Amino acid sequence: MVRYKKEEREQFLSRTRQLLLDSAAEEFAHKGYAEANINHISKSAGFAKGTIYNYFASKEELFLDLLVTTAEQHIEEIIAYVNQEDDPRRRLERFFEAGFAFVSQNLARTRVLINTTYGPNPDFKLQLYQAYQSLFQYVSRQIVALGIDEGIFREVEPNSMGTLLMTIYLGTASQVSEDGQIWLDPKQVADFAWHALRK
Amino acid sequence: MVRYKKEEREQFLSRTRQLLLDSAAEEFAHKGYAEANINHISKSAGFAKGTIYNYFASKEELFLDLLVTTAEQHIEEIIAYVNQEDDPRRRLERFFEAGFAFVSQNLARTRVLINTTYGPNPDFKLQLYQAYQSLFQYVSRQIVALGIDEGIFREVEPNSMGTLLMTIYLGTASQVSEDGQIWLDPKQVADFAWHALRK
Amino acid sequence: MVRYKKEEREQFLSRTRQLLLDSAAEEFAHKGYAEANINHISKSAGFAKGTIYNYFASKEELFLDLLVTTAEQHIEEIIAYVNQEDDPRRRLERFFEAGFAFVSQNLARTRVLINTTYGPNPDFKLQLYQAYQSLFQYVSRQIVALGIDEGIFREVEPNSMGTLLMTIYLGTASQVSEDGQIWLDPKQVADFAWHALRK
Amino acid sequence: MVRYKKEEREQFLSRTRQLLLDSAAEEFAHKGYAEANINHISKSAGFAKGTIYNYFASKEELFLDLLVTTAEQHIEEIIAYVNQEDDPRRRLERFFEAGFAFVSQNLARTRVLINTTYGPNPDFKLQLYQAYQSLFQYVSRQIVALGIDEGIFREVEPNSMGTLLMTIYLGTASQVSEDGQIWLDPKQVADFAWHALRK
DNA sequence: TATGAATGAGAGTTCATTCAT
DNA sequence: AATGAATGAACTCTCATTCAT
Repeated sequence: MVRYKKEEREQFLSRTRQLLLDSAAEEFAHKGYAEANINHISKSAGFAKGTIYNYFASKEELFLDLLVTTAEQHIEEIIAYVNQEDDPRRRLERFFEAGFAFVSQNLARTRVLINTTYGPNPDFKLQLYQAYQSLFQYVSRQIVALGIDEGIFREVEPNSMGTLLMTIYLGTASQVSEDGQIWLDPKQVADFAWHALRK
Repeated sequence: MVRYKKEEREQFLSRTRQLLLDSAAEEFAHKGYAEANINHISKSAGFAKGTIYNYFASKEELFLDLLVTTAEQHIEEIIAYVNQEDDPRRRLERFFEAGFAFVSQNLARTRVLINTTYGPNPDFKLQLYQAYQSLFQYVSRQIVALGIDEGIFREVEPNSMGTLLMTIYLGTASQVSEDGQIWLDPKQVADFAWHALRK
Repeated sequence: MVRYKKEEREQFLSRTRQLLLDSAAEEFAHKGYAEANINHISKSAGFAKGTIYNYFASKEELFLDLLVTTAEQHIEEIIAYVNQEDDPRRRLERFFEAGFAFVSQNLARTRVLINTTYGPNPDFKLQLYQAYQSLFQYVSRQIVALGIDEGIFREVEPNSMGTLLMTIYLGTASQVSEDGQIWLDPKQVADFAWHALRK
Repeated sequence: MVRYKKEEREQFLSRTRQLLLDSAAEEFAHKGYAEANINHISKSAGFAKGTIYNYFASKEELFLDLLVTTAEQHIEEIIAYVNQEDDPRRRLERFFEAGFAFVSQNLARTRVLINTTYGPNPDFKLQLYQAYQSLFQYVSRQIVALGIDEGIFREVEPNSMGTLLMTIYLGTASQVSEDGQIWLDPKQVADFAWHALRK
């Protein structure tokens, strides 16, 4: 999968900023936004409390930065991997494979994504909603609608099905143990989705 | 659906306690546990800030009380409604119908349930997990396994499918507008699930 | 010793008031004035929270009532017992005997007296100081000055010695175990005082 | 007496911490532990209310710190001064001299010590009891037992007499006016003790 | 007289943020 | 760029007191 992207990014971001974001991901994942402690994030990253404010204007900006950059990587990696296949059924499988792989490799960050998606803060939810529009449209068009066009999937409404697939992905991906093991298998979930969509 | 239960309960609970719980549901739903303001809950319910502590020992106890009683009603109403049918396919429909109806009628409370299910606090999650064991088992056995036994559903693993159905329910039920309208239709979702499970 | 006094008093005080004072003595003894809980006192006495305000205007009045009535009994019992002897040396012994006996029989109440004597509140201390003037003068005149007059004690300053004897009494009386046992023996302490004063 | 110790210590303690402890001593002395106001302590020391928590974890820790460091200095100064003499009678004098001097020079701090010694909180009392073990043993052995060994004092039980001397010290030392004047003279008290112990 | 629900001032404590060094 | 002392708003919780019943 697309590993090199991350290293590339780190060259542009200062190392300190990167360390702070990593620390922030852990803290936000375990405490949630409201109970996360900014000082603790800075300390965990190996800096004094004040340092974090040289990189982020506020707790909220730090959080949003984490949210958006994670979403970008997330989408990028999934789409890149799914795009390598043309067959809609294989694309369905790859969607869950790439998605689950991203979760396993970015535990803290994805916990933050999921907490926020289902959390109470409407501003944060809006940010995420906008960030994920491109993935949502990709799934609706390049997987569901494509399958219908090719006569493999039933004549369903692509947007509703896209929503459902995203929902299933997020719901199953959130059932993850501390060590990164996801309860369900991507094959299993993809198979479920395949039966739901097949003609 | 089982409406009378609620009124019955109110006769045993003091009116003040009930008002406080209603107020708490709104506050927790919109702010989340951490940012909910206990004094504000009491004031919204029409009492002074100290009053809430005559009924609940702490913010946490108030929250857990809300969580557990909501879960109990939730499960009770769904199972009662599903049980009126014997056919697995109809049960599947009724599961989503009853579930979505409960959400529409208990907007704040269900937002709290969902926030908590996908939230960062492991203690709260454990409480919910335990509370929902009975519904999970009902779905796995009295819907999925029943359908397999009757030769209507594919030979799937009932527990995994139970998990998936619960996931789909929670995920779709969380996509609700301020006025209680759920994005997707229960029929649509039930239909999706039916295709996924049918032989 | 003077036991009947207590019963007499109880006939004038309502039983409820007496129970509340007993409860208050325990609470104040173990928690101190500031951390004593008025509701808890009322409940311990077997009444609801509000009841205590039918008998005492405020926490402070309750406390002062307890303080003053205890001091009165305390002084009364000591003087009555010491007065039965004429010899200054025997009076010295009886002073400590009666004092220690009162402490053993009124553990909670004397703890309150001592806490308050050495405590930070100047108003309370003044109340006690005034209440104990008569005992202080009794000790200075009817024990110390008497001993000097009779040529048994050294030519000391009676007031200073009165202060010292009271100090020794309070200090030793405060060293008491939970079950009412005082560390030192009244004989021992009296003997010490006797040697300090003898010609 | 050993004055330089204090200045030395201040070099290791931050100035802020020292100011906070001084402020705390005043507040605890005048209000007692329970009614002392943490915010007020910080303000009195010239800081915002939150500042105190940069130096002490809680009100209790602040109090215990004050208690223990005061006890240490107290013991240190008394023993250092008494040790300069070998004669038991002179040691007795010096004990009260050094003790009264410490009280006069550390009014607030000693009020806290005495309040706590005779106060209701068993945890605080235990802390003090342990802190003063060394002084108690010093008095029992290096003053009382020494005097007996040298044939100057009566054949008394050293521990009981140690207790009595400490009691007298604390009791008389607590009778101090606002401006630091102690009611009794150390000579007077030492003379009293001397007569009580002499052969 | 007894009750206990309701009150609201006030306390200890947390922590995002600022800023002089 | 990094530090960490200082800040003060905001929060949860306690409890003496009131009062309608």
